[in-house]
Amino acid sequence: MARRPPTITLDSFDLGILAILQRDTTTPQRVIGEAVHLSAPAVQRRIRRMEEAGVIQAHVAVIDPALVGQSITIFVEVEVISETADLLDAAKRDFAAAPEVQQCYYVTGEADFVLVVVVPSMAAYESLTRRLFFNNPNVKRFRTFVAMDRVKVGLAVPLDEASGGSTVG
Amino acid sequence: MARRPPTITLDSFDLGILAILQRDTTTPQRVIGEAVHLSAPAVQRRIRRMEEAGVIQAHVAVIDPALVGQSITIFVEVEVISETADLLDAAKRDFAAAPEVQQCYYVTGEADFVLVVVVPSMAAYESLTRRLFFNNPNVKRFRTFVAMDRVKVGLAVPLDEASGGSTVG
DNA sequence: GTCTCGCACGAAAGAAACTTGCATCCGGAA
DNA sequence: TTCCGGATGCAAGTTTCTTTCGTGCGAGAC
Repeated sequence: MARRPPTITLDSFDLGILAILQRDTTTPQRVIGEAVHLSAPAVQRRIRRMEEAGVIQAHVAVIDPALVGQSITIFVEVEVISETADLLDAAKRDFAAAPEVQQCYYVTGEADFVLVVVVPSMAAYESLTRRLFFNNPNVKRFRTFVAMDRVKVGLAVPLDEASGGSTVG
Repeated sequence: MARRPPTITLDSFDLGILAILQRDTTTPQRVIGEAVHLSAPAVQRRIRRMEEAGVIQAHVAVIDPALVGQSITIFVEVEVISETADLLDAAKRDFAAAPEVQQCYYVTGEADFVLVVVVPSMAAYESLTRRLFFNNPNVKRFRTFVAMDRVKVGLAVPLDEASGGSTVG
């Protein structure tokens, strides 16, 4: 299941392709080819190679949460009591398993975890906090930040020239 | 540019389609149709309708930041001095304009903004803080959380039955 | 210097998917 | 009951994706 991705080198062609794909996957390979000065089959081969290397992790549709009834986005900083490997792994699994938890990062600093949570109502969030935090004896405290404005949302990675030419994987 | 999306109603077919698409856009409409018990053209028409309604905002490729040289993910809580509408808008524009800022939310609570930043190095982050925070007289203070583990990353929205049957848009 | 090998390319053919047109069916209103 | 709007499935048409094949370029061996 977790096969090691092969090591590959990304050139400026690959970066150009990635820049387009991380904005819009529906762009035809022919159009991408014109943009980066390559033929469609060449584009297709490079995309496949980057998929196999794990550079492209997935092709997904971005859904507006508000339009499917999930209108509240919340940030949560979680502080744990013990940072034992076992307990951390358990916490990671719990957080990651919750569908309401859109993103979860283990961080340094004044908090141990940062979560991005999407819920339909504050009642649902209250329920989630009970399930994930109050029921977890290893959670010391957590702080809630309710999003009033999703100023910028995405997973786009900055693709500057520094990324090119280097071997990764 | 900002046309109002038409109001539509999502049923369980639409939710089933969305659930698949927000995991993998490459799934053929024929396969989606089999999964939700609909023909391929019906699936295609529903997808188009949801795109036009703004429910589906984009089709994007997810890129592994580490494999394109952007190996550091950082959370930043930003506190501003004045919450004047003008100053807030200015801050939003500045933050959103930076390619390193992957996500930016305006929030309630002890902070005013929460950012997700992706950079190739701590030096780059230091440079970014100077540009975005120290140079901005309205930024009171900011706190940094460096991600050690991206436990869960994505934009997937929980699609429970509660979302169905309701008119949105 | 020359040869050979490996790798990536472009062009073209073939396969698959997407898109559209059309007749039908279902449910609500007159 | 009748009519009408909306959504469906099938089938044809179009575009895109995928594969195959021959060519060209550069690195390394001789």
